[in-house]
Amino acid sequence: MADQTPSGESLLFLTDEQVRKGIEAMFFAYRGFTADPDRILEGMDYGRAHHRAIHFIHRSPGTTVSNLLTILGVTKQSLNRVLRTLIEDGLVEARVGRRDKRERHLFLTAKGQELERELSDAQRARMRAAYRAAGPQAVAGFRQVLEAMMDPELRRQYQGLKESGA
Amino acid sequence: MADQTPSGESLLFLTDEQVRKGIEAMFFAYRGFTADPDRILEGMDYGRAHHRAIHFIHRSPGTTVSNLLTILGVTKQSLNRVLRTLIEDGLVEARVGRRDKRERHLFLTAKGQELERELSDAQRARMRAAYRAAGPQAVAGFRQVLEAMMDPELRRQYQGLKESGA
DNA sequence: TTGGAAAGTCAACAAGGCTGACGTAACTTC
DNA sequence: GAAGTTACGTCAGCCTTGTTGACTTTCCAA
Repeated sequence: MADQTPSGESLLFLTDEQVRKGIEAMFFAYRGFTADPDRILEGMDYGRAHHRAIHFIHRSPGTTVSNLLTILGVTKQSLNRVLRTLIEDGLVEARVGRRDKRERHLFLTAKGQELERELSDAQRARMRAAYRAAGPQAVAGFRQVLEAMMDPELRRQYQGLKESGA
Repeated sequence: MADQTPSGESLLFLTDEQVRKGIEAMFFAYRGFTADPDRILEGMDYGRAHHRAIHFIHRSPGTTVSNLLTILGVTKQSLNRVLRTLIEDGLVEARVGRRDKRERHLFLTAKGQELERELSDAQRARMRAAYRAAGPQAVAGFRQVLEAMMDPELRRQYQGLKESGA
């Protein structure tokens, strides 16, 4: 007996096999997604964690350490290790807060912006190529599914970034 | 002066901001993607690496160690550490090859299939919810963009899995 | 003035990557 | 049949990036 649903074959995309393929697509695509920055960073003393910090400081200049902590979802000890090397190496500047002097506001230096450029140029080139290959409709769908996959709190943070960025 | 391209606003999805948002969407979505299995595995002595091995052994039963090595993109030392514990704990069985006795063919035991179920049920539930929320067209676009993001060799491997799975 | 939040630091540890070197069994080739 | 290659396993050591716990300093606010 075929499983006849009201909406017919429009639910075929929900079969276990289809969903499994989606899972595998995420796995392989994420490897590609990180490959270019990883290549650039290897050899430098930096890794993916440094890239993430640089990305979000670039995205929200003046953000505080605890903001960054929330966005990245790591412990402050872990972030601090990364941040310390970036500050020592002169890629990031931490300015003491004017209103609340406990806070450190983070900015990329010229040198930091240079590395950010290099990293995001590589990553954007790949994304851009994928977008171009797939077309606008596919891109809209891509974003919709990704948003739906996020945890609610992360989605809120993501959308917060969207607003400030638009 | 507005940048007027022949195809007009259909290229808006290629702006730097749009591409950056896609990058951030990948970052946050991947966190959600791995969150459920991670939660299940914490406490057990296993991690994400074990999950990946289990997934692909389930997907291609009888696969060899070197096949798995290629798919996962790690060193044999790294994979071996994971595989050893899975075999010791009776989740995976390694059968000596019949034609080539140097090869080990990997299978999930009943116990291994049980854990695979548990892990993939959780992950599939999230994917399924995301798919349902976004709709069939969005899912098609999602898959198209992800495929386009992969490295060519990885895309070939992914598509190989697709065929054997369909 | 006292409590608590924000930030930083030290120490110890674990997962999971990596390289290099070596061993063994089995297959392949000369 | 000897020599070389392949598949796999393993030992040892290293790195990055995450974790917890304990503690200090600084500062705001009740």
